[in-house]
Amino acid sequence: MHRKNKELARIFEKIADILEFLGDNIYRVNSYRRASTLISELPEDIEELYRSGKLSRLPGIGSSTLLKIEEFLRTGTVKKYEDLRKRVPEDLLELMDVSGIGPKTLKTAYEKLGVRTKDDFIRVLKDGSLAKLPGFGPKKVEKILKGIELWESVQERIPLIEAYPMAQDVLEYMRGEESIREISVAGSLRRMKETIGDIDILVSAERKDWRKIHEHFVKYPEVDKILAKGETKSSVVLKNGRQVDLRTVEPISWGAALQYFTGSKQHNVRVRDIAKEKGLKVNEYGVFKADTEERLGGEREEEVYELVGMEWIPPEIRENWGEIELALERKLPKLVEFEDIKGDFHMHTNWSDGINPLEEVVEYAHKLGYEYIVIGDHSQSARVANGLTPERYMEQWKLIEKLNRVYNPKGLYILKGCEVDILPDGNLDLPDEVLEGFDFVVASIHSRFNQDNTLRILRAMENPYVNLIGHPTGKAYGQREGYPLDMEKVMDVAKETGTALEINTFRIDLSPENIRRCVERGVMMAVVTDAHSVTHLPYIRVGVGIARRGWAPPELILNTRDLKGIRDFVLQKRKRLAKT
DNA sequence: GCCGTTTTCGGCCCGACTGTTTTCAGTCG
Repeated sequence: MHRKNKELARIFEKIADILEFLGDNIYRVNSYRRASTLISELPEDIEELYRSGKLSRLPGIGSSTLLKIEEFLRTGTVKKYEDLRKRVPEDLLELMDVSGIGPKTLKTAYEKLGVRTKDDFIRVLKDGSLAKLPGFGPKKVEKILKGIELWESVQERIPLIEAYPMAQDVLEYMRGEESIREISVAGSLRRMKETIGDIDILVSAERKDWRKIHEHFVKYPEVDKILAKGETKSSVVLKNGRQVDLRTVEPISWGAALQYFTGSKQHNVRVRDIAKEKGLKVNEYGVFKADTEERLGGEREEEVYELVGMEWIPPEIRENWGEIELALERKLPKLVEFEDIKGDFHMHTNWSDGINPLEEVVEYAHKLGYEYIVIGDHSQSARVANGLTPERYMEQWKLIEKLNRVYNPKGLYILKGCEVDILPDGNLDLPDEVLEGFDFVVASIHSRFNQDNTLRILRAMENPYVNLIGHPTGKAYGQREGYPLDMEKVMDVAKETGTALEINTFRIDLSPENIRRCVERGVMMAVVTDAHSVTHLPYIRVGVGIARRGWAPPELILNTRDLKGIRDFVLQKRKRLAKT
């Protein structure tokens, strides 16, 4: 994200927290919060947007917010924020993130007990002085203490790639309970957000079976602590410290509940707003006429959207980023689907730093039903990754040719490929004569992560044999920030040269924001796993989810093409760049 | 603080749960 967007979003979020603490109008608080979310999710640099005058047209940015943005861009801060933060101790603002603690609780502790720091607060919880105040009691205090304990243990959000398999395991376990009619993940996981707070799971069943289902849920072997167990909702913490929530609804409410619990919040607020304009009421139980309460539907999610006059919206784009307007006009673009994917361009074997032999990787890819795969082991300069010399690649080609004789009749084509290093000067780690011998070439940067790498990538893309840039921004989610990069230039040159940019499943690079920019420009991309073990290969579903979050249509995802389409893509670039 | 062809004032999504109460406030999603 652009640095200024991030900073400004944080300032607005803090203003909202402080105003809430001070007991200001909750709708004013919410508008700051809305502005904060909006700015943090903007794909463009806020400064550019401001200069182009487009900023004031965004929903939720009014004259007052605009003035503050202007002030921030001019002076680097917002006076209102600087004034406000003097009025609330820093610690108390932080505590507002704890489940069970809200602004009212903190304000009471602040005014009645003189609480200024986190330690003060824990002390009044433990010595019973908070419990004595009207409106408080021992159970509330107990709950807050539990909340603080959990907050300290689960500070960070879960990366999508970690949350996804965890949720699959829980789903599989829950399917063992026969009374369950339907089951699905909901929340940010269903929306395939890059990081997940809690894992939300939704189940439909007859009301009489609900108790049984929750009993089954809390007995999941990975459960460490049970936070709550009820008829409609249970929460547990797993042994890995992650929280899972389960909710049960009646089958007649399945669609409405799924829509409701998938969010996002901003999306749902807009949907209900539109429902209200049409005299309807949408909640987690169904769609109703506002005046007579007559039930109109809600058993299927499609029904909910149909009744408010929209086409069904894929979960990955439910962020109020313009999808609702398009759904009303029934003009949503078709997004790439897992079923469209015909192969994977980036995977490693134990010839370099993967753990499986080439033969096993090929057999596994065949089982997944792929039409083609590119074996993409590291090149020689990646010494820690056991990179291949030209001689070893040629040895590998012989094995690939042998395997092709077995697998081609079964419908799988193994393409000779590599992940060639882009050297510090932008040259490639293998000479053109060797690169020419590959069917498909991925080029990536693995060194000098602190410098601006725009020129290195541009040079690599100008090579006629490079077809895909691996993890273009150098970001590894939750591990490493990307290197400085002029993304606009990279996208432009990718398009000019006929080079694709990688959507790397494990690193989430490109990000959904960058994917959307590529979509707007018509830049070709590819969803890959960068698998170092065959067990990573099925996670390409997560990569497809990321692509969908970036609104990617199948036409712009290279591996939706068949083998001939891939060969054409490679040939076209070679021809085009050879001439000039 | 934002928004608007029925409004420039008066609304702003709404239901569940919990713990505290005896009809409700605070918090959450």
